[in-house]
Amino acid sequence: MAGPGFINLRLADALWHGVVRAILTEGGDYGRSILGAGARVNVEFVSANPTGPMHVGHVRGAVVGDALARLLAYAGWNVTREYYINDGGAQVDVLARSAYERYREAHGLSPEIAEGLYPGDYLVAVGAALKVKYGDELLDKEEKYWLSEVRDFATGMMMEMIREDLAALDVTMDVYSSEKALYGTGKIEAAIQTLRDQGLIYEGTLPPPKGKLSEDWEPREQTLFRSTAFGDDEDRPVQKADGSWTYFAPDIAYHYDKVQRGFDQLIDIFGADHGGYVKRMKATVAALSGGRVPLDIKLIQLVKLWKGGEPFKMSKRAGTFVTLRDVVEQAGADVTRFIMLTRKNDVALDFDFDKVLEQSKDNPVFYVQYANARVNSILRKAREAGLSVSDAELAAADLSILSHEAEIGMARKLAEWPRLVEIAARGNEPHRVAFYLYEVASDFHALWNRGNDDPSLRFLQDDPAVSRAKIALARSVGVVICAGLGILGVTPVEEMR
RNA sequence: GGCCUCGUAGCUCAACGGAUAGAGCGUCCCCCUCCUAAGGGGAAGGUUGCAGGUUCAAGUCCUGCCGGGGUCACCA
Repeated sequence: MAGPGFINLRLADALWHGVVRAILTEGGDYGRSILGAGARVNVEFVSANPTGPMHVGHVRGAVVGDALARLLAYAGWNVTREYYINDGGAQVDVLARSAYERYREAHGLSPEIAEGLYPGDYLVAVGAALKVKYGDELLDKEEKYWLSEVRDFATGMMMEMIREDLAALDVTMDVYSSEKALYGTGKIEAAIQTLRDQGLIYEGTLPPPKGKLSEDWEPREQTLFRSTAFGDDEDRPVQKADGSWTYFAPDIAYHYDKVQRGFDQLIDIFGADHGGYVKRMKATVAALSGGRVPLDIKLIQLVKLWKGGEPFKMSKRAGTFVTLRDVVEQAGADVTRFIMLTRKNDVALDFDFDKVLEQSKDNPVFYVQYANARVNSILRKAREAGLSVSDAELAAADLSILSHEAEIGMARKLAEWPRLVEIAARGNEPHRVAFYLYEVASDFHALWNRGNDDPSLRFLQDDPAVSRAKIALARSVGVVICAGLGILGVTPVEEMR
């Protein structure tokens, strides 16, 4: 006994040999779980406004959401990745007006980019495309004649661009849901009615904000959702004083839609600046699903960019606005994805353009990739020496040769993989996979170097039977690293060059 | 001011309510006729912001403070 409640046992080495054999036999399926039992989960992420290219702030959410989706799929869930297009609000009208100016510009007129319009030159192409489609038909017309068409056209092009941005990060959505499509179909009314039937909708006036004096605040009677019944701090308006919907109303309808589509579980990935919406969204889903569907909301903290040892300041005006494309072009999708997962989602993350490209142990991406490259190096050398090392042959090797504590320790580490997958999936925490891979790589590098002092620990030996056993261990490290990188959406490299 | 979130080694961060809280960087010492040293070993470094509480057991859960960040009807 080693203290209350603990019994120390030493497990036979054969157990750990069995782990190595299982990895070689199951390959990339080792660690796959049925924890999710096929439950349908919807992961909504990115959902950037369709008014411009994705910027660096969206990258982390995109990576975390996609890696979480991959993780849950690996752990037995039936996953749907979804993007909610905010194409129903005032910001897409602004987009339309901005694009219209570029359309005029395409006709040789000087654009009037008024204060509040989007100045980005990515809209020049939209203007040109509008000219191709409409010729001079829309020129010198009042806004009411073109606003709707230009809006649809421009948001379409923006979404096209966003899809390409996501593709550059190797992120693919299963479903794109449109906010605009909720209007005029009665879906918002139906969702609100469902709440009304439960007595959760009423006409009332909210108390003024406490503490902080706000100049233009005045009491207004609005239609409110009694979200306080589900733990929110205040009831929330769904209709403005003039009777139109607030932004919150389509959000309610959208989540109702997800519930009605039969998902067993919902996950929303928001920027940390949307932390204030967590309680009301949870209240919404609780009310609309009768408590059946859990909603987990992950808040993604800021990414701080660094370059040349100092913070990289972004400014739209100075043209130092960093887009997703900028990041991917400079760092590569694999490096970007890995680094974005080296922190818990709710902690700020530093992204140093110089450091992430460094090929040294200071760079976790490199460190993990290098471990896998070393595994492949061993396999390559073995084949060159005429040793056949297919997984089947390695699995059939006499693994009892692996008896050194360093080798057993390595196998023990690999044995943690299936459990780690389940812990990470249960908590919706894909970052755990990145940390685990780092640990596996660390153990492997250490084992590799033990061969410097103790030649019996090298993977390639004179006796083919001994070699196969040791290579089996190395190969199983490679299998787990590749499986893990697959969950992170990072391509394993065979060689570091 | 309310709410959310974070606070762990000098720095950046891990740790499903379980044992002696772990890595990396930095500092100091050491290891290549050897599968990629692009790596590794060792030393030093802690009252887990503070104070209570729950528990057989708390960095983790609860309450209150302190500090950083975010957010606060009628914009999305």
